[in-house]
Amino acid sequence: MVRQPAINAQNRAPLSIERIIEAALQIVDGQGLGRLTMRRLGDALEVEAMAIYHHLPRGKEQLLDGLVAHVAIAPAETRGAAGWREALRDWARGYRARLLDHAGVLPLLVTRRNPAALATTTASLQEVLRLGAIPEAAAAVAAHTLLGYVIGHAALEARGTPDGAGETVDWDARFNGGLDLVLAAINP
Amino acid sequence: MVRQPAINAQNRAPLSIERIIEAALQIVDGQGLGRLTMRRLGDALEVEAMAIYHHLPRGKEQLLDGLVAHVAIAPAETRGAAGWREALRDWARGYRARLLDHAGVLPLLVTRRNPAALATTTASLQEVLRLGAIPEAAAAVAAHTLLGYVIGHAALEARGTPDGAGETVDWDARFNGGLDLVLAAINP
DNA sequence: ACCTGAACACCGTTCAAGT
DNA sequence: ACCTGAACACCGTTCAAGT
Repeated sequence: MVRQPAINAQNRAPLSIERIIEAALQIVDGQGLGRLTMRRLGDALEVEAMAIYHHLPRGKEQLLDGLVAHVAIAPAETRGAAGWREALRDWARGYRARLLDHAGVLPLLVTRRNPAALATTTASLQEVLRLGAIPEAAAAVAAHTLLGYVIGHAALEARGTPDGAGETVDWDARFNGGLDLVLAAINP
Repeated sequence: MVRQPAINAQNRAPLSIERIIEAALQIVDGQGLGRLTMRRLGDALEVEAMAIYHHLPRGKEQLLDGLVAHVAIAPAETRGAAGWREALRDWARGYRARLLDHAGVLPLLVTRRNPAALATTTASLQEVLRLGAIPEAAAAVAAHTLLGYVIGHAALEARGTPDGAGETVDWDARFNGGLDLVLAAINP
């Protein structure tokens, strides 16, 4: 009979990058970015803080990069010019939802951390637009416009920036309204 | 003969909120947000760090609020429907320039800090649009769309997010291109 | 009123040591 | 290989004390 992988002496699963990122995200979502410390993260994982460095040699920097990569999602590919506008609309809504679910990560996305995550997203957006028969140069502008709008609007929402009049805002409607404006402005 | 206000014993100007914010901004611009500490700020002002608390009782929180307020600017008012599009274009370019000049403050703008600063901006944008004969509801959407775009795009630029192809990007042209898209989509 | 000095409860990270 | 413990050089902030 084969030996079980065996819960170890302390009766807990071994550490892994996935478990670390997951626990970190839970702290950020629940308590805010400011309360994410290596010591607290260690506590959550029932481990000394220094054990984390064995899995993330670049330390907290690498941890934060991992959080950013975790929220980034790329648009689904579309065949040809048919439904590119709908595809981008779906992607934008999904990306916004993810950003708002993990609003604590937003400031990291805006900081210099992990440029690769956003570069991949931009490239995917551009590809969808190119397949949708948007000329190269226009596609580049449109990709950055759309990504900029989604990130910027999510930031405004996360802050709960009120209206001038002080009335409550229907953020869903406002986001979708702006999204329509931006998408309508993109034309082959 | 009247006594001079008199450089004091240590031969330095007295502390003031303005001087503190100014020195803080210089540290952020020159060395990054991460290196702005109360102790370093004290050094720059040739004062013990604890002296700062006498002028900013809420401490570092208040200091960061001050930095955000310092970069925020509102659009100039326009009389009637005549040149609202140009007014908004000018404002957007100016706001972007200011954000890029103080890119280190951008993550603070995106965090929950100092909601008042952005609320004022949104209200001003909405006012310009209303005077430009844009109906109330459409003006609200357009204001957030425009502000979201400017902040989001500035964030992308500050990170230097490259294109998919890895080529270099003409950020000025890209920003202005996207701005034209957004402004063209706003109609009475 | 304005600033200082010492102290407190934290940080991230290194490094030698344990198993 | 994986984790621990002690240590180092920092943080923000409080509080009593100086002038």
